[in-house]
Amino acid sequence: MSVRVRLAPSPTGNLHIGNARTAIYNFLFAKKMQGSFIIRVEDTDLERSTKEFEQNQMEDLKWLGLQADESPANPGEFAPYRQSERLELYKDYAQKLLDEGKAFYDFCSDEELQIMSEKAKSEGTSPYTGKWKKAEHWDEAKSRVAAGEKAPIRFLVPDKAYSFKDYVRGEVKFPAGMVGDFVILRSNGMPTYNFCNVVDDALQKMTHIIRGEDHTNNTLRQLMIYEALDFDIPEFAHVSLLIGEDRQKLSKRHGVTSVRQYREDGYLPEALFNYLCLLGWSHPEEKDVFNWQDIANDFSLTRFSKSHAIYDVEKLKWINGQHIKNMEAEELLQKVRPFIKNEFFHSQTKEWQLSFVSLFQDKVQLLKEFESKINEYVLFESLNSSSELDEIMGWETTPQIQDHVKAELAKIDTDFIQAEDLDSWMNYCKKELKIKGKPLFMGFRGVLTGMNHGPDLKVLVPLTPVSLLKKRLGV
RNA sequence: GCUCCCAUCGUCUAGCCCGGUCCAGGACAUCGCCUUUUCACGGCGGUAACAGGGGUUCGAAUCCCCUUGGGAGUACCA
Repeated sequence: MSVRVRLAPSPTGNLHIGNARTAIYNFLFAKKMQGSFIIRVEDTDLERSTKEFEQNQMEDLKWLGLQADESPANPGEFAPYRQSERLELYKDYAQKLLDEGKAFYDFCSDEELQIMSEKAKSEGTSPYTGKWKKAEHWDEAKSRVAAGEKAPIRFLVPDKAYSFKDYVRGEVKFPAGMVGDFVILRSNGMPTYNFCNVVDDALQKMTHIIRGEDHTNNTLRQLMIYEALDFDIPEFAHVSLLIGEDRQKLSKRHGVTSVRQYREDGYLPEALFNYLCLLGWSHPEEKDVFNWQDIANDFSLTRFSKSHAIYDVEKLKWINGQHIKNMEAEELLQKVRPFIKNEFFHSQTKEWQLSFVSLFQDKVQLLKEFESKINEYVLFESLNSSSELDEIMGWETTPQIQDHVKAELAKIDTDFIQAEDLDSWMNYCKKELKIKGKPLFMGFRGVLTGMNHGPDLKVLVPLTPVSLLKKRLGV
């Protein structure tokens, strides 16, 4: 039987990095096992779900490289892949449970429910103790429903202990009597998570459920449903959660938590993928910079960390920098272009752009940093006086360099100089003016850029328009 | 409260299942040095952890128990 795993996102917000991480694990496991990765949209919460969020999440998933084998946009054998389009199915199964005496209509009022729940908490009794769970009231309930009254359907929880084997936790046991009869079909006809999730996973033949640890307790309820409906129980892997620096659940105040934001901030999808993958899972050889193709074969459900991981952007940035550094200049340029607004940059030749991008390729961690480098190192027309510049200008050799550069610059009538031009100017200063070493190099840097640091002059200066060089030197 | 889960450097983690090879290894961050006549990249090195207490054992980060701390769930949300 081939492996089938799924991501079941709720379109109630943008794709969260925590969900992206479980998506990554599912995806990787599918690749490793040569199985299928499925996306099923769980939009049964009418209040909060929107098409726009669904669209956004699908785009972000795609951006991350998590191509689904089956999804709403690419339906397979078990369509539809959106729960709001599968409502009849849930009704049928709820009816089946009703018919078999495994579920019942509940007519308790909110007040009654409230009292029960408080009593349950203080006295440790079963959470639902309403009279409707008793078979003697079922006929009455059915006729009220037949007469048009609305009521939720609750699952009649068996009084027994459950347990399951989890890939990351080992054997997990739940004692009897800990959950009350929970709602499976709301009075508005919509199914609840624990119910439709099981129905779909079973009908869509999922073999492994890889999800967040926040679902471990739900597994108890789901196990009951699997059993009641006589479905095959899949294998489970409950992955630890991501938390913030203050060890609280990751939320907005911990900074950026949506994939979309990282995308807009100039992170590479493969870097986010790489980092998220490493939060809670480790490569057998402890590799830490990779693309999914590199490690899919090494992926397994047995190398998950059991404890929570604190999300730390510093390492993400470093990994992003590594991926930028390892990229072909051509490809990098394609990725960088959308992050640059500067018109000057876009009006340059491709050679110029390639040269510029390569010059900063190993100095940058985020795509958007390239933009600021243009103004910082290329597009300025006057040399700001600073202590660093003053020091260089104070050397007795510097004015000589300055005079020579001015004279040479005056002869140039092209838009840019060539690296060879700079070479010959330097050679002149070296041979004729006997300037060498630090005064030579730093002198040129100071005179041409006004700085005592920066990228390789022989690339930088040819990238700078001659008109600007002239203005800086007052030619 | 009740149920489930977790606990190695500041952070991500290896090691734990199958005790000795671990006075605990790697990575990020940090500090220092080298390299680059600058900056960055890179290289080398330093600081830095087995939550606490009991067992078991010749021997425990590894096995057992307790304590403490943390997380999750406890909805007609998912």
